[in-house]
Amino acid sequence: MQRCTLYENIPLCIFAYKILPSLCVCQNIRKITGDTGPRYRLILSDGQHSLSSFLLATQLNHLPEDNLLVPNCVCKVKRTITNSLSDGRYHVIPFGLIFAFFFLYSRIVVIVLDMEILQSAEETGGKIGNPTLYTASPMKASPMTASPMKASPMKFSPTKFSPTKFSPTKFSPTKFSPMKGDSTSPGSSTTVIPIAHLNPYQSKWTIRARVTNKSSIRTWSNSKGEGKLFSFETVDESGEIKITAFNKEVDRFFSLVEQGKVYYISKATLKVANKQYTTLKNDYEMTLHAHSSIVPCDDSQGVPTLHCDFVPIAELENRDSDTIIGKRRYDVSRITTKTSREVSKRALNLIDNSGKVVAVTLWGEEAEKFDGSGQPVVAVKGARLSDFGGRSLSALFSSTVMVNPDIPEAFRLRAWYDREGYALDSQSLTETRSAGSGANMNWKTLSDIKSEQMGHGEKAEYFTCLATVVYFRKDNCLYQACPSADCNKKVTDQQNGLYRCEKCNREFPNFKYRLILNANLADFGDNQWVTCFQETAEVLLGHSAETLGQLRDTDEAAFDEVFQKANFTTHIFKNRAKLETYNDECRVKVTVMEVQPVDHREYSRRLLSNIRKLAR
DNA sequence: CCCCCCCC
Repeated sequence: MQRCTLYENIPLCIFAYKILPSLCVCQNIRKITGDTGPRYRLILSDGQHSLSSFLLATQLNHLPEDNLLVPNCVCKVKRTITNSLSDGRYHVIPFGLIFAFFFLYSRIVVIVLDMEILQSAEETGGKIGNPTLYTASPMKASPMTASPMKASPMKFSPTKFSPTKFSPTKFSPTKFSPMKGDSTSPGSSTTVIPIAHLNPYQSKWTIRARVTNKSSIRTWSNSKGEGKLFSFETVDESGEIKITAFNKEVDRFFSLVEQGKVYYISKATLKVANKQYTTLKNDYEMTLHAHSSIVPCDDSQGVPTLHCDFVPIAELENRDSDTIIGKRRYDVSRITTKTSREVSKRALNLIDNSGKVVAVTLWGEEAEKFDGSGQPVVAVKGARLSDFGGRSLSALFSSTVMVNPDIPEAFRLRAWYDREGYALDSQSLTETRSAGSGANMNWKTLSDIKSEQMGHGEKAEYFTCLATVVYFRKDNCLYQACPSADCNKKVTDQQNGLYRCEKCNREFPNFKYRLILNANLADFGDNQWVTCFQETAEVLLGHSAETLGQLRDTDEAAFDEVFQKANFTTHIFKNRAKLETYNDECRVKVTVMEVQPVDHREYSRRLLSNIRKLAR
């Protein structure tokens, strides 16, 4: 039986076609007067080709009517539905494959259900490129088109396609949640006094303060004994103070005390703060004891959220290092964990409207919990400025990292970033070895590989690209490898329950599965075969080699499903190109070194830059 | 009464 799935078919017929970026230039727009009111027909282009099959969904009519969607603006198409006039059915197909779909059916209408205008016509400064109308014929000659691939009766099953991967930014909730529904009553009848007035010589007091930084529970054990503690920092309009709870007080107060909330606090011991360990501006600190009281306060009126003295990133260059500063910014993240001491760390690259980028490192639990999705605005208070790698910041235990804080500065920064900051080729104060979005990325489009003869030199050439997987060669992607730790050599099945490794010159009762996966990547201009070894293949497929091996042996349908799910996913690929000789023939071999997720903003930014490049 | 703030 010849089983032919959609995913096996499609890639073959689109090899010669390009992926349409969801970021497009609106080349033209025309009003159509219909029975049911006006409709707008669009011609969208990628800078090189254009297609006129787009119809704006009526709920988006305000875009042209408000002169937002106009010729030469750059827009991001977020959701579409495609109707091939031949069968009259609607299909949710990946937007990128519309060229291929167009080729198959030649008469299609793509209804744009959701789109966003990223740059106005004024900002783009007129026409981008010299796009020609895309016709339903192969874009360029390619060995693949020679294969007798008929695009005929393909059964498109709409459900198999997932809608666009690039959903709008989801903001993670702010660390400071609004204070609602708390019971309120000052614990004692003593007067509320400002934190700045606290001293060890006065015991009848209550403060009303907001928790700005709460630690986790820590244990200690030393010559003086052992125990557990947690501490938190509080602020009111007069100042700030650190409060520590030990042992029994940990049990009483740990869950009550929440970051960002306001409490009445009374009857605690004041002692002189050791300045060596704190960055707070207070000569004293507080220790809770058996009679201490902490009562939630509903009315946070007048209690500041946090004293922030924002410094532009660009100014960090001129500050003394090893100082602890208050700072704000913004940005992207990538996790890099585990050192010799098994500490999690995460480096964030922050950018602000000074146009400069700086790296800040988060540690431990904070590094693990941080959610950088949607490129949130981040405010960092009290990070240490160090000279590492030029200039960088390190978050201390006493630092506060706020995600999307509810403050005007954050809104301004958000607006700035979404409008223009994202596209900035910003300079980092921190030398980035494997930067997320900066230097050393050597961004290329797939067509650059050929046109620049990449990898033809003596040395291997490294580059990064944004591409969509359009085909996996899943046959022979798994092999049985030598089970010894550092040997990945293929073993021979002796058919007697033993597997022989020639390299180790030994027979083993078992083997491990390893992956060598060939994939065809596409961007809007070209295709490229690449090889993914173990780790990168596991990332692309979302499963370990071991799991895949088991699946292939036990549940072939599930095994296929893994590939179908991974197909048409878009990633940032960091690659190595090197000329290799195979059967007396020289060709460039591209090996994927790293696969990274692509954030929709990064995606837009790359595509905008690619469109401009194409148009040149 | 803790007090660790690391790494490339």
